Amino acid sequence: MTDKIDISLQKAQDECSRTGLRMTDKRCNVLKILLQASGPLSAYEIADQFKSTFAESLSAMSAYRMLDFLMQANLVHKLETSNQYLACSHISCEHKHELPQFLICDKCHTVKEIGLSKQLLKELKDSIENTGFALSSQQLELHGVCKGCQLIHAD
Amino acid sequence: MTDKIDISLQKAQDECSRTGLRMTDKRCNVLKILLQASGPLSAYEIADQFKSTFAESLSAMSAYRMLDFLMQANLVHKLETSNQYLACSHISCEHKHELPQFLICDKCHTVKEIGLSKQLLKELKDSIENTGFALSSQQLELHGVCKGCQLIHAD
DNA sequence: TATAATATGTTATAACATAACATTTATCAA
DNA sequence: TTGATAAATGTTATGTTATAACATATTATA
Repeated sequence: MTDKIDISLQKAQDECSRTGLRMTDKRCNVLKILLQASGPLSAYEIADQFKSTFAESLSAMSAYRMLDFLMQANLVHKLETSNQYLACSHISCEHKHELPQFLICDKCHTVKEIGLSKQLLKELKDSIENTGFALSSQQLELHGVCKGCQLIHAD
Repeated sequence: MTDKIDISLQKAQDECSRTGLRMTDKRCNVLKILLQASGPLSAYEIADQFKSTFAESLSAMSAYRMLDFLMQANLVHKLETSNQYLACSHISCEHKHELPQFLICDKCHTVKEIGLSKQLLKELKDSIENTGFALSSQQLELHGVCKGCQLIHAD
């Protein structure tokens, strides 16, 4: 059965050949780990999972380099507020890539990549650019407590 | 001459006594360093400046603890995307404290604390909370290039 | 003043990230 | 096909950010 992960990996491969980026086996396997992960992972966690999943060594140094590549290729995002990495949730779809927006739960640490309305994003962007500041396509990371955790935790 | 920094320090003192927080000399001096700084500083930089400014030692460990206190007291913010700390720019004024918003220049690393319109912030907040997610009062950190650097740099 | 709580000092170490150089692998012109 | 070049990966060392654990000093208050 060809599942969503395989489709994403295939799309990633295709996109790289199209744009002349070299998607090696190791890079692909790093992406695979992130696609399979239930949440964002640190570079060191990725290196560890690589070793156990593929029975092949990967230094943290290499993990960082591969993550840099995958981020350049827009296949992976880094959460700057938690020093973790995750696969872009739009690899397999046709969406144009917008400024990504993440909701990060500070209780269970799950992350949801959301899509705010174009209208709202435009207003936000305009307000900022009116001050003369040129936004680079960085992301919005918003912290709080997800629905599930609100029900469970009182603290 | 009683300058803005002294006024801010006094306000900080007053606010702490009012709310029962203990503003010690060292904590006050850490705040002073941030008020005098031209930009955000890392915890280690703060410890170093403390030593040279006050001719008194301060370990990084202590700097972190004092920063934690100052953040709890809402006198200092941490830039989560760059691991740096800065004094709240609203200590000396009467503004109610809203979700802080920072524009961070990736060229010259200056940071501007801005105030987006209440209207826009409300829309943003509502959009997010409609998904069931409870925003904690975290901040918005937006990266890009400031006006000055746009003129200077081509790259 | 005794005692309890809070703050600070000190040392060690964990976690995140990059520099520098060696080796291997892939690309491509001759 | 091979030799030259560039790109990727390996390896070691080190820099940077942050916290844990326990000792000592200071402050608040019963």
